Amino acid sequence: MKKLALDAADVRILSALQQHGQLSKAKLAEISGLSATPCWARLARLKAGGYIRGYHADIALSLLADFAQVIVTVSLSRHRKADFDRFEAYVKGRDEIIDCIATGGGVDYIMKVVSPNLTAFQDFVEDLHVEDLGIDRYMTHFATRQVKTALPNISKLATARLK
Amino acid sequence: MKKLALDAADVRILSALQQHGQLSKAKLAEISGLSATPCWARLARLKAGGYIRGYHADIALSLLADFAQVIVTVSLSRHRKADFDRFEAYVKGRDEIIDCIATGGGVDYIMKVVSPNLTAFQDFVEDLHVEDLGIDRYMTHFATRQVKTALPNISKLATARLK
DNA sequence: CATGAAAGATCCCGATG
DNA sequence: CATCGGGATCTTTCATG
Repeated sequence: MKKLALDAADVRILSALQQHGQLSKAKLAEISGLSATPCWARLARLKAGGYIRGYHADIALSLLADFAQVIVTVSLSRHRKADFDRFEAYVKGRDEIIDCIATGGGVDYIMKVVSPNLTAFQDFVEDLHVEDLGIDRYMTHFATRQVKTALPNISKLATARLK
Repeated sequence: MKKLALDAADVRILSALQQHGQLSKAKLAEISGLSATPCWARLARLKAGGYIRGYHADIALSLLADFAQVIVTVSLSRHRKADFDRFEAYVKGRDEIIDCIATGGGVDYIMKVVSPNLTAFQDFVEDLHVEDLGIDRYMTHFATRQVKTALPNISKLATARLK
């Protein structure tokens, strides 16, 4: 996907939708300082350019059910491409894993796992062993409390390159 | 906020909106297996009950700008309530920190930091030192690649308690 | 819960300055 | 870029079974 040239108004549109995904086109236009028609055209362009990956409701999980949130760090015993591919394919297939990054240093992967309860998480870890994923070492860090959740600051990130 | 009694249709509504935050009420009703009117009533109830915290567009950050994503683990040198409060207040005030959990064991906090670039992240770490937050040890893990991002599976989490 | 209906708002897009 | 217009669609609510 080729990157488009974005100006400040485009960034305002994206930022507004990031914070309020159900804004009407009229209010979106107002916030972004444009009138409805050009705002609509920009939005269409941004969507077509892949800048908007989707819209999601933020659901209060804690009201729905108890659950355990765990950060798991993983180091593989070997570092061939096939080892990474096998592990990552497994990660993508488990919906308990809601976030996974690759990293350098002594740790290869850091992921966030959400399970309905502790025994479900233990089953998850058990599966990691059984599946022969080439894991050398792993560490688990149970979340006792969610201190903060926030959205990335789009305007700051998009503006930084101009400095 | 008192928890409501939710049935399977409520969970389907929440799950559908989690995945497609801009669904029209008509399609939402269809997906959740209801007709429009009762679906609308349930949605109003869920919203009033705090089950829907908001709606957000998922923006393709990587198209907007280069940025560095870092997992930072922190241990405080003392563990009085005031020490936790001070650190957490700081965390809440920094918009580079998009996620922070408290955890047990040798690590007190694990957070995800998004900076426009490496030097901005170094400045961030510098601030951590300067601010006298009572940090004993910290470790940084730079993300080299985003392997996976997914939404928590609402229906699985909400159903698990029934088993 | 389902159906049907109706006023009002919104959406999409084209025309024009 | 802004304003205006209008047909299609969606939203919200109410009455009825």
